[in-house]
Amino acid sequence: MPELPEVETVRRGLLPAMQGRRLEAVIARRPDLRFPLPDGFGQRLTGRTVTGIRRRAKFLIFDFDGPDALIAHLGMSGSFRLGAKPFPEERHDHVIFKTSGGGEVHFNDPRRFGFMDLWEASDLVAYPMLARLGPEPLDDAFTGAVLAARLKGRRTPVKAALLDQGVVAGVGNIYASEALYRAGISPKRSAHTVQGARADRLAAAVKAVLLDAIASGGSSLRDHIRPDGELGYFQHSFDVYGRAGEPCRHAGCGAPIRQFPQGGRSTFHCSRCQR
DNA sequence: AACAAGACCTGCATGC
DNA sequence: TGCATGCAGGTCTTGT
Repeated sequence: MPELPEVETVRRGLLPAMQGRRLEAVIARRPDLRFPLPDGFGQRLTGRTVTGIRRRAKFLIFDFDGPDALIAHLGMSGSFRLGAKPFPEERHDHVIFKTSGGGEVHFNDPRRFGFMDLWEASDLVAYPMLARLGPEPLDDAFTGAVLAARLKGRRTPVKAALLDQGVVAGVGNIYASEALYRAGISPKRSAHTVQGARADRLAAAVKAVLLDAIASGGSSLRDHIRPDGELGYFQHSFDVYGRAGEPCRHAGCGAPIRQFPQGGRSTFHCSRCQR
């Protein structure tokens, strides 16, 4: 899926099309995504005006002039597309939002690992999937010391720990590999050994790679497209992800990037530059 | 509590 | 051409 930078890109793309607009209709074309949609999903949103769209980790939170917030997750293959009526429905367009002013927003998700839910806006901290999340990596409060404390006592490889949303929220499979490369840390290193200066480097690398990716509109591999239909282009800036066999970009290295499975996911790294 | 593996889905590239 | 296999930006549940 979209990781944090892609979700942030989606948020920014949706904002101008939805904020301040009234939802004239919300149509669920099937009763479930990953989970069943909540009872009265369409009715509870219809007639509400979107007051804002927030992001927490990889979750989007839509606020309205009413008690419910809409929590949305893109899973692996979810995307939003904007259009003006008539806006043809495509295969896997599961939820359609019709907004005041004649616009439409379609949520498309072939694999249906994404979901939408409604929750009392004033009590979002109690929403289970949000309650479990660790620190937001782009917050100033996310420092090397905070990361080190969260990795303490963990015997799992640091790559796996970065994917744990309770350690740091929003990093996924691509940016975990990219951040470890930038920090010069082996993905195989036991998480609890990432302390002190190493943790400082990793926290800084996580922030930097996420910010660089956001600045590029995220990465478009298979499924991520921005709401306006444009593609992100950070995939052209990957140092390791998807570059198995290609040379390490570090001046004077040039060793082939290696790929190997970790916890069922592909990890990419330079075994010479990352220790 | 931490960790590994399995589960949920569809689409696409690959190889026979 | 058809079919089987493996893989894909995620996260929950289960079992050790």
